Amino acid sequence: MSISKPTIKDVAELAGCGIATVSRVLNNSGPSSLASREKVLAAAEELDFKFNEFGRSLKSRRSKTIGVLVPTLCNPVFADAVQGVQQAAAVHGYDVILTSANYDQETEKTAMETLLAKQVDGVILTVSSPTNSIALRMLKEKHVPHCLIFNQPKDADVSAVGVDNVEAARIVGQKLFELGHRDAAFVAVQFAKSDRSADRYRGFAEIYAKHGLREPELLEVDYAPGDLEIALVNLFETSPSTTALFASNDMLALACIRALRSLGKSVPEDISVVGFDGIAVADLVHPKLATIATPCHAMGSKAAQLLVKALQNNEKPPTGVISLPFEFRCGESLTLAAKKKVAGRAVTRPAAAPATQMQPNK
Amino acid sequence: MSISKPTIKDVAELAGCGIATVSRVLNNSGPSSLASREKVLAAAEELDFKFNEFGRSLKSRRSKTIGVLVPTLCNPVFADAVQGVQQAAAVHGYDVILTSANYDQETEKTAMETLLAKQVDGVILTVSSPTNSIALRMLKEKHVPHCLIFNQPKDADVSAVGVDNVEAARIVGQKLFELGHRDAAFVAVQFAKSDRSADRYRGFAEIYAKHGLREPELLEVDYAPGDLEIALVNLFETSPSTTALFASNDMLALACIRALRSLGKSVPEDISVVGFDGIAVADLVHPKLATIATPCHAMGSKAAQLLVKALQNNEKPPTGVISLPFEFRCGESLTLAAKKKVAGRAVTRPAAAPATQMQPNK
DNA sequence: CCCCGTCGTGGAAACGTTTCCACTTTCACC
DNA sequence: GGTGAAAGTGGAAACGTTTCCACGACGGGG
Repeated sequence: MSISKPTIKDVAELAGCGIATVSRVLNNSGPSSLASREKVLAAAEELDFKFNEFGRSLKSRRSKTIGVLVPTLCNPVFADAVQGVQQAAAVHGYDVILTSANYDQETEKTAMETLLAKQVDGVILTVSSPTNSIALRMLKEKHVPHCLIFNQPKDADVSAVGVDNVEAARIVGQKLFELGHRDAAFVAVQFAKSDRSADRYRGFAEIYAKHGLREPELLEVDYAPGDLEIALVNLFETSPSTTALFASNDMLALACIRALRSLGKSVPEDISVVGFDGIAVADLVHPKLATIATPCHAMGSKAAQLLVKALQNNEKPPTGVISLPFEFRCGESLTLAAKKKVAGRAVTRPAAAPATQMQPNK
Repeated sequence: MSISKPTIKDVAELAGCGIATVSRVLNNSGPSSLASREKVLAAAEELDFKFNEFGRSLKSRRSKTIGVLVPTLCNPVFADAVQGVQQAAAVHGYDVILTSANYDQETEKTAMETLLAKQVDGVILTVSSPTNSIALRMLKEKHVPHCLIFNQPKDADVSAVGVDNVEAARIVGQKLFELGHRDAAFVAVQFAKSDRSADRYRGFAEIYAKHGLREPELLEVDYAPGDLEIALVNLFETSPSTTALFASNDMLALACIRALRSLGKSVPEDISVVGFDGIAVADLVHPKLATIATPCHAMGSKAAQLLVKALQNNEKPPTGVISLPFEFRCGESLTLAAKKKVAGRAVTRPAAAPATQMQPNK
């Protein structure tokens, strides 16, 4: 319990050799005799020697740390992904510095400045809009290796891991179509601030267009309490034939179900609701939420693996978007479109496909 | 866009002065004339100079980084707290290195080793069991300032921020008692691995003992699918008069509601269910979950503030447990105990107290 | 007019590491 | 028994910063 920690010098002294030898032995980074090897290891053990990472990083110019920037940890989707990054990084001896930007461009910028000041070796991030993100531009300018998650950037010169939001939304659209939903609406929060929402709406609308149907209504709502109810009332006034809602994420989908109930409509008897993300709680509620289950955790760990491998080879992660498999999970909140409103009861209820398991991360 | 970043030396050269002067000016850490002050600032601006944190930390022996260790980010409770830590830390110029231990003692240890190797200035953590946590002991031995969150350690020589789990559970117990629930059970996952669960059971049982009632049944369940159903079936066989369940956290409470439904019992008509934590989704589901709303975010930021202040004064955070206010949120999942089972329908339904708002973090 | 604070300044040492380089030592081989 | 290569070694420089200290200039009071 010395007042200050032992340094490589102390080890050298105790082992009776030079510090260079100690460094070589402890790092396996050069020739060393069996004799000195043993002495050094014994000395290090006895002193409980640990490298000082500052000295190390200062000399080697790498921090063994990767920065993470996400909009928020309150959305379980990002929390899962961060956990994935952290675990995958730990396996390779990398640490994670965490920042969050709360969907705010300015905060994104200052957070990135912090990360860069800490000399992170690379960054994994989700931004509001890849095309005009300041944070992303900073990374490019400073030539810091990075990998996007969740975002699916349009320009192909950046590395990214995500799911194909457009395709996923197409599948939702197709399912709804097959179940007879001819009039559907898309509900989103902060539509303007999320490229994912936009992609999802696009894929969804595409299917409806393909079948010659009217473009789904777009409901952009606020977090303000009551806002959702008002939007839904408006919707049912302008489009009373609406039989399905597609929400841009699961939390919002749950909020929709609650709002519908307060308007005297029940799910799925009167209206079907589909979410997006596949958060854990979606399977616990009643009715079970129909949703697109995305591999958030795997997204994080995959991105971390890509980044770490690139760092070890002293290069950039491979450019281009990697799309991970997702899965349509048919919950109880989705059913056949009610043909006609018969006394507020559902007409038929198809045998719901059993909720399939997510495939394990690999 | 030079190949390597400008150093303090480059700034000194451009400004025509020594590096000591540059350091003094940029850190406001010593006398300097107006003239040199201006020249240095101009030079730093022109070169877009940023301090190298490694050199800085190596010399000053502080990293301006705090380590965080939590069981998992998948539980929104911890995600919120981590977010709180991160935001509060950022305000004071501190960064956060994140690790998670997955409720595993061994992982806890290695995670702590990583944090210590990175020379974090302090640590904020939640451990499985404060009394025999290796990680916690390491912190004490190495004299690294730290602050627990969520945990409520029995020994008073450690700093901690949390809620009074025992008292909160007493309140739940009292509410249940007042609503006529004479036979209740406590449901927990990994009871042995969480001191919080134990505290909650203790407070709950205490109230029942006080009223001369039988000690609530303790159901310890697994995450394995189906396990909860089996446990509940057993419960209703041994204690058919059970009218209420108190779950050790909200996710589990939701799982209970679902399991009960699959057993043909409805909530709250047949059985009342109360959770713990107050996660956001608890308010969205039907029935709204009765729960203890805890200020997770505030817990994180409060701990961060304590720790940062202590670090700045070069001392340890104040020992003792700080208990933050919590709140009983009376959701729809809790109602009067059914007097007798009359045709599977509830007897009465009291006007549910409106779900009160959480007071904002302060 | 000299002395002595005060102020601003820059050289240099230190923080703990990696790594280059030059120096032994060893040993196989002719 | 010389020669050469190969293997092991430690001194020392460098990484970028903070900070101690010594030095010169400058001014006010005796």
